[in-house]
Amino acid sequence: MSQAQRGRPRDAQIDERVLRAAAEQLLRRGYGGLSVDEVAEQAGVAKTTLYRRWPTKDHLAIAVVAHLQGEDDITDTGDIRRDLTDYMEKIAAALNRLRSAGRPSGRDDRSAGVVAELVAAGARHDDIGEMGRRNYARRNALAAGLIERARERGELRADLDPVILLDQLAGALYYRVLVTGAPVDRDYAERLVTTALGGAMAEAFGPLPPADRTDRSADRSPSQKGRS
Amino acid sequence: MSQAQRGRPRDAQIDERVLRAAAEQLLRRGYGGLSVDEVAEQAGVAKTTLYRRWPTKDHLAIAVVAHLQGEDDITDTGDIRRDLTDYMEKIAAALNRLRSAGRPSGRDDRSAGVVAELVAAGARHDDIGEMGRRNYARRNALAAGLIERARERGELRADLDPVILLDQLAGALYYRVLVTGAPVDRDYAERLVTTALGGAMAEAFGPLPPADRTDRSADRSPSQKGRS
Amino acid sequence: MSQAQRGRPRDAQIDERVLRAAAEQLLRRGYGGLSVDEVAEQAGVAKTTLYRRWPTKDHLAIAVVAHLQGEDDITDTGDIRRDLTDYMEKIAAALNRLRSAGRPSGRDDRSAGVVAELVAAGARHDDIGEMGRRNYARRNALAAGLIERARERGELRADLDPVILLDQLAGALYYRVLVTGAPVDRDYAERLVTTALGGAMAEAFGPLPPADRTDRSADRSPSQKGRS
Amino acid sequence: MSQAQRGRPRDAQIDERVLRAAAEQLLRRGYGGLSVDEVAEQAGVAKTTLYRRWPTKDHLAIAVVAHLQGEDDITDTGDIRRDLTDYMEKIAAALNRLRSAGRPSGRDDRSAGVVAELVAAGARHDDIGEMGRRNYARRNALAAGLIERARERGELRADLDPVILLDQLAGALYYRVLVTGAPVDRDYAERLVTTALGGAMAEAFGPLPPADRTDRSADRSPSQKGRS
DNA sequence: GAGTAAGCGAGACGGTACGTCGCGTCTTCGT
DNA sequence: ACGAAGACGCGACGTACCGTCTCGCTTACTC
Repeated sequence: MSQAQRGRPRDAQIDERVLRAAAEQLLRRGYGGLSVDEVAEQAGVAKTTLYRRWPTKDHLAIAVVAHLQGEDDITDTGDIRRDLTDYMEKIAAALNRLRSAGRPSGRDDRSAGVVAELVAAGARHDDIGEMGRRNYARRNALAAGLIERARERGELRADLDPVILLDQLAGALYYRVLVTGAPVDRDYAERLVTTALGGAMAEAFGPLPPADRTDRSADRSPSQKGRS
Repeated sequence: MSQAQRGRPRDAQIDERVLRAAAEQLLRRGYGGLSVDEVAEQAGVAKTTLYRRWPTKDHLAIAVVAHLQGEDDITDTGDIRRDLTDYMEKIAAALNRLRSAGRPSGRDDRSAGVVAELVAAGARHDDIGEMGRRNYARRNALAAGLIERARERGELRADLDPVILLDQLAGALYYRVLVTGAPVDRDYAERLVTTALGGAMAEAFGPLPPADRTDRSADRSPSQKGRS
Repeated sequence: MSQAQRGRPRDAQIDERVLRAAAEQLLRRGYGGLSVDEVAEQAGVAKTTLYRRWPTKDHLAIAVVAHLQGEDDITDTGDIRRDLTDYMEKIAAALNRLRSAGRPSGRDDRSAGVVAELVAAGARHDDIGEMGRRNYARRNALAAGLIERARERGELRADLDPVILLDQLAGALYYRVLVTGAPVDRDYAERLVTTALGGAMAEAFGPLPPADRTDRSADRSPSQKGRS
Repeated sequence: MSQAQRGRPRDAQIDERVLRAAAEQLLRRGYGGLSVDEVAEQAGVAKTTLYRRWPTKDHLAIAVVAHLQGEDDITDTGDIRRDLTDYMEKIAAALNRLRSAGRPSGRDDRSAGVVAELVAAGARHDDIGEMGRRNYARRNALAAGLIERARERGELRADLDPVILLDQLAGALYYRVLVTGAPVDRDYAERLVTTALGGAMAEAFGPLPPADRTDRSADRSPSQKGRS
């Protein structure tokens, strides 16, 4: 059936050890502080072994993050607003985790941190880029299914393009993290989904509630309690 | 008033020569192919001189791009949809210019290219990041003014948050370029604005036209003529 | 008596295949171009197998050369000058074969080539060195016998030390190949023996004949002012 | 006159520090124990700086030895036998110094040690080889002058080829060190010169004196039957 | 017009990390 | 045991590029 075993098999523990060591360095010291040499040493692994599995520091970093984030699946509760908000929040949480890596906690830096470097890694190596795009395609296809079903239920307008909607939602999060430095949190995710669905909800749902717009100027105040 | 002139003044031509040389390398060979040593040599300038003006390769790269892109101001024609679409298209054009740098022209690569590296540069150096954020804040403030005025004219719903709207619009573009690799073009800009304004238009405008949705699957076909 | 056969016997063809592959690489690309991994692959043999027979790349190289050169025995015709010249020429031929390995033919390079690396191999590993020394001791003992017999016949002076004579003869060849880069050929071998035997011949032979020195041009010593 | 000073001049102390550190490692641990990384560290110099001056470990090693040996000039006392013997002894001394490098002092190893590696270095890099050959050409030209003058004085036979004579003399030393592993010392140098000059001395000088052969025990040649 | 403060060209230097190379060992399965 | 296959450990090598420093020279402004 499967290919017969040829040669010495890869030591499964090595992945574990290396990724653990790399994760620690990446989170503690940021992307620039991640050194292949040190990772190898700390993991008790020869550099060549490491390079046999991850041909580049960038590949290693990507693997670390993929390993850290694990699987975040999308749930379908039947309430499209809630599901999308959850999805956005998951993305936001992941971004925030990476954003603050390598910086003294508390330090509310607006820098994109590791997130930007990972994106750049995708730009530097075609294979990483391709993998990332496949990954996003997969997740967005799931989310698109969500939207599709909601539309079929009549919750959303018939002419809605799920791809664009998702671009707008996820895009806003990435834009804030990578470009404007604005915070992304639960509250923002809610407002985002609300706004985006504003014109997408089927007419039956009528105009949106007026949404309390106090203190919108800074858009960073931590006390945005949100509204009904 | 200003500090009296001490010592030899800086040679004004140098900026020009260096930026030209750097731009060529950046566009021809991408970010990784941009080397300070080579730029200095090609520009006929000492590295010292170069570093006196741009303290870092990242700073130089940012300056190059800023110099290349020039000023793209936002116009207010009174037609909010058109103005926003124009704005988005300008952003898209700038992104596309950078995206393809360093790659064989025909090669329709989906990589984020230099864009990602610039974002990463902002993440590596706080001053670059801060400058970028200020820049975006300024431009978005202008765009927000556009939206505000449209709202006051009654074109848009009263409860619309301009910041979120802009996040969704610009965010979608960046998301596509940096994350999903999807193309951003005039057609996409139009559909994007249309979708985003869908629920934001005041009721008076009525439901959106059904919008021809043929061939939405690939979402990359170049011949998407769009509709009114 | 001898140990009973345990397990699978060694495949006799393997030596042949490996040595052939190694010889090709060694001759074509020189010592640095000889790689154990590649030899194994080209010979269709596992590295393990290879290392079971030759514990080191150096050992392999030595084996290759020994295999290439084969046996060069010393003949005793009764004419000491001729016999010694033949011996020297055999050595010279072997040196020349190795000297040019790894270099474009025709290219009259003066480098010592593989010869130097073999000598170094002997310096790196005591067993190789020991083997080489034993080998030379054996051959030189044969040659010393030649000299001894010639002396007993009265052809050579009674107080001649055969060891020193051989040092001078063979040494000159090695010196030229390894140190000065000068060529060693038939002509040189003749002149060498003639010169060395000059003072060693028994008086009865009288002064040496002027020795036809035509075509000494190949010898590149710049200060050859010629002699009477 | 000389080229105007361009750029920062090389720090002269660096050569000193590096060569000292390298010499220590080379002598203490042999050629294999010489590591560029460690030399750089021990000398307190960046590896790049080191590579800027010596492009290869081999080049560094050669420089170390050249620096260690210093200038050994050839003296002309008018007594050709003595002068040649002195020259040979100087060569022998230099060889012996290198031969024992990296080995416990008492250990009378017969290995060629560092000498072989230096010769190999010359074979690996054409520029090193060329330099070595030039160096030997220069020294041998001086020695050839010695011989020439002796011949003109009538001390040596008119038809003697100085190049061959020197090949035989120096060659014997190198041959012993690199090939047979026999020792080279003052005594051997004397016997060597005596033998070589045996037939080269002008007839007027008559047969050679029997040459005191005390303490030949160090010479390990197995077939030393002695002579009349 | 001498002094001086800076700019500039050239290139050495320090530093860090990277990725590579090749060797020789070890582990697995199959013969 | 041998053999094929290939992972692993190890050590060093040479490189790339960055950003700093040290020269000598030049250009202005200042006194």
